[in-house]
Amino acid sequence: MTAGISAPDVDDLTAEAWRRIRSISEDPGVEAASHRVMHETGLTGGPMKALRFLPLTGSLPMRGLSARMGCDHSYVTSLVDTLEERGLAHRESHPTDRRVKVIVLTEEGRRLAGRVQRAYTTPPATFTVLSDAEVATLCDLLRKLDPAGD
Amino acid sequence: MTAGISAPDVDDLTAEAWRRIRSISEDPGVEAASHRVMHETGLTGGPMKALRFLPLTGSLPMRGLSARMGCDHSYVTSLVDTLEERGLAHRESHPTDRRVKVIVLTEEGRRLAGRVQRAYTTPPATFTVLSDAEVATLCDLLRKLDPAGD
DNA sequence: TATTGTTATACTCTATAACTATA
DNA sequence: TATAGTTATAGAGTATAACAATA
Repeated sequence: MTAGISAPDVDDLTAEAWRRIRSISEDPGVEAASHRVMHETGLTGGPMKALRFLPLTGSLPMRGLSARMGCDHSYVTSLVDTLEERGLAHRESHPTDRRVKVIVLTEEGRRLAGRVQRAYTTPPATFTVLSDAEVATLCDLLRKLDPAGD
Repeated sequence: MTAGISAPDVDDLTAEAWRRIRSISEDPGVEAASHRVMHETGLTGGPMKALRFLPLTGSLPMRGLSARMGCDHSYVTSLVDTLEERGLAHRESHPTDRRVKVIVLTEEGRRLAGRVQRAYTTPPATFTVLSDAEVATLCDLLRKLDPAGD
């Protein structure tokens, strides 16, 4: 019976779940927060991206930043040049290996980087529609999908 | 009791769910499939992106493509130039409005665009770890998070 | 000899503005 | 006058290759 309308196939549901995961992950709020910082500071996308990957405390070698960003080290040179010109970071020489230069955020750089990094890690407001139990269930299912963690 | 270890806070779980959604959505398989096509054809990212948004059957005005891609129409001109040079698409004039040109994929363009579009819509293999019921639950929770659909 | 960072250079992505043809 | 597409141009992201200093 009810031959005309069939129950949703699991393949369809999987495709829908996948589409929604991609859709939700493109949170306009992240965009908006980044844009706000770019507008306030006049920074362009490259240096902004660097701010996302720089540690708020301590330091990181140039090489470490290119690894985190997944880009060439020559690009990091120009990125850190810009950050230094804006007074957001500076280079220091490595204490034991003099080939290495490490990047350290300034006070202002740390404030900005904090804002940018928070924009990327703060869940969108839409999550409040879920009950605590639903959040737990969702998290559990996502863990199964991505067992390696992160 | 058990004062030392506390149960995971719902905020922590929300943050974790958000992080995992972003992580899962960056499926390396999509990258890989796109890269394969780029390597085979020598196409760069711009024309590849156009292939993602072009209809496999029928046609689309230049203006429609810039709207779908969210880019300026002047950029579409150069993108479709490239597609035409490679024999993947051609322009036709609109039957009633002679200002408009529509884009039509060639046979080869359709094959390529199909591969690219499938790469973007096919769920990663990891989804097979979930039971049918789990997929349904996941989909249901994601619908709540993103009620507008897509 | 291998590695870190820099420089010079070039390619790709993409927008803005001015322009042409058509509505 | 408003709209579709094109052209010229420029800026921003990013890589490659050659190079200097250090290990």
